[in-house]
Amino acid sequence: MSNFDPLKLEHQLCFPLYVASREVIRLYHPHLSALDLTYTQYIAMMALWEAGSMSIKELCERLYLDTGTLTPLLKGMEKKGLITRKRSETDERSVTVAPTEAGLALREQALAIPEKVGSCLPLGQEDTAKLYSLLYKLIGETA
Amino acid sequence: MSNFDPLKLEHQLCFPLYVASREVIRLYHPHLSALDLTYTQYIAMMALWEAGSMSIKELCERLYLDTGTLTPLLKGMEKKGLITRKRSETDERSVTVAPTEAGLALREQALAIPEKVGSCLPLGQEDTAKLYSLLYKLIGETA
DNA sequence: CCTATTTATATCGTATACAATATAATTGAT
DNA sequence: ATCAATTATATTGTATACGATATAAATAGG
Repeated sequence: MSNFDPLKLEHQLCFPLYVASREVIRLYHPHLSALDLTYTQYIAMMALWEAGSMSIKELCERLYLDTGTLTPLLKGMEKKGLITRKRSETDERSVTVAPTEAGLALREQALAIPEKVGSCLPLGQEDTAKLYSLLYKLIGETA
Repeated sequence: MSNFDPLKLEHQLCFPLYVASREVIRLYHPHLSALDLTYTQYIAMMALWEAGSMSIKELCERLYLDTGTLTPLLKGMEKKGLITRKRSETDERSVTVAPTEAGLALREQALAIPEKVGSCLPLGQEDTAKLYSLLYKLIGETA
């Protein structure tokens, strides 16, 4: 292995991870733009559809994003009528976000997306399960 | 499975892929900022260290990025003295980029990075190999 | 030879990411 | 109770991503 090159792109996990992430997200774009959603708005809505409502801090933790990303994103989503933002009455520092009726209605149309995208992926059930497992192992320890 | 929720974040591969990608890249930041490199500059340098020189088009293909991303990045790297940009003499449309002496010298310092980052990852050799394999399977078919 | 098409970059507009800093509200220790 | 730390958001500045469009050079037909 005297000529092994540690700096080859293929020898660092970051590179295929980064590429795969962007390529898979790209598969969502046509379906999401049909709903006038960006990818980040989509994952924010997924978190809110599931939880009903949560503070911005909780949403940051759920999505592994920070307020510098989420604050403007959520303001835009409020302007589009997808969510409401409300200062907590018990703690004025905290802002609670929740889907509006329109935001909830959008879920029905989004329901078909995972299946459509999933069928484009070249991984079988076993590979997919293994990939999830490895990714969560990675996330769990580095986050 | 009547209450299986396809819109749960954990049920779509895009989400852990996206998070893992950002988390792993984040591990590089302290090492890269010590070399005054951003992550994207780093992978561009890796491609150039390996190939010596290539056209912007080839670099786009190698990194899975487009000219909207690379053109300004490469101009910045030229300004920092890491690379040269030169119009091809045989085809005036094409621009060839190549590391400068300083860019080549930086490789020596970068050599230690993969090992430093790799040792922070919670995956053993077998898991890592499996993850590479799955990611390239994904990239190969969707790209 | 000349023009329609293709190709390689460049530019523009929009949307993230995220570190660093600012600010206002809350908590904690004395 | 009071002021210093802590906490939850917001803001600012820098750096990508990438679709869409623009532009100049090269190529393909006729």
